[in-house]
Amino acid sequence: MPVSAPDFSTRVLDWFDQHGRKDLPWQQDISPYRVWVSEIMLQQTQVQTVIGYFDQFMASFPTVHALAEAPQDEVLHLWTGLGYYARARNLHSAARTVCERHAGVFPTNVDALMALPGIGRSTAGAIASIAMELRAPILDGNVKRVLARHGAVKGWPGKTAVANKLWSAAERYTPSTRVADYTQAMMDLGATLCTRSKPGCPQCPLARDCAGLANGDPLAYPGKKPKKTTPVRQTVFLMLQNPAGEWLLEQRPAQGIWGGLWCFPELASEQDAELWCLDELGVAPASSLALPPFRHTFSHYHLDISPLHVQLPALDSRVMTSDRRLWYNTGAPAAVGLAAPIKKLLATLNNDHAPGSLL
DNA sequence: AAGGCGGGGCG
DNA sequence: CGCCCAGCCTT
Repeated sequence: MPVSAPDFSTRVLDWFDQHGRKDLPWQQDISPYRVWVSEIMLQQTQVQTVIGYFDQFMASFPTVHALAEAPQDEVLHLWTGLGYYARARNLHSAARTVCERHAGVFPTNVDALMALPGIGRSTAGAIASIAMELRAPILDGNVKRVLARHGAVKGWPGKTAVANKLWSAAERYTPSTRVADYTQAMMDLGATLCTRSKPGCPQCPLARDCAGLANGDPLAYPGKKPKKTTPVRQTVFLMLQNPAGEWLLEQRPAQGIWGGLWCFPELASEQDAELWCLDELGVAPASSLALPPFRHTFSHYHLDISPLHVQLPALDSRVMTSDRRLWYNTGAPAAVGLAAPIKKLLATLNNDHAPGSLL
């Protein structure tokens, strides 16, 4: 039984009027800039976590101009802990493009929005619909789930054929009036009712014609990603501390993991530590202590990290002339981005700072 | 410990 | 196009 598009969106909008969220920070003073920043953050993080980051980000960079003019380190600093740091770099780069090529005004069509780095079809649709009331569909993870269940669309949405079906459903049901509310409603529906594990089908405005529910197993949609085994890699974090108690950090290359973030120097094995110090700093370690290894997991591999805490003697100041190195003082931290395990290690060692004991 | 997430980049 | 990459949080 096909569903008429107006009926679908009417039910969704009625549900939104009664149960949708309307008090989120990015739903106030709506602008393309604010919607854009929130959408990029929400791509990877749940609403509750994003709220704090969003408020801080907006306080630091209230306008796209402020963001465009900020140093990249400051942007990454405010992104620390959110992950997917390429998005922060893309955000920064897109802000500069908007200011330099569009006079600080966001383009008002999906294709031009998609030309900005970090904005794909779904994010472009969200900005266009929520901030500009343009009839543009979105297909984020929440909406995918709602539409896959409602239409009983089989298969993993990572497959082009499956994604195409979902996009065409998204396109079909998107109304031409109240499109901002509709977009927000679909995301809310997926986030609060049509959830991954315990959907509230009895309360759902779409239950009456939900094919996935009718099939008896709404949890079967959307199809799961085929999984593969994740490899394990090893690394040594060289935690070098000078007599003042500061830590030596190096900025990582722009590409690859933790791009642009600041990290402890890495070694292939603990044996190389003394050699590294001699080669790179021209001094021998005063003392060194291996800390308990721990595992950091990425989407596609595990990284087993062995921290090696090394006390250094006083150093020649010429050692720190590189602008990709700094002494990090946990008491007065520099405004730079830190990868999560680095932040965790520094916090741990700071807490266990009882003199004489390191663990 | 495993699964989910939106977009970029490469072959 | 199909595949891989990235980092954190929830389950």
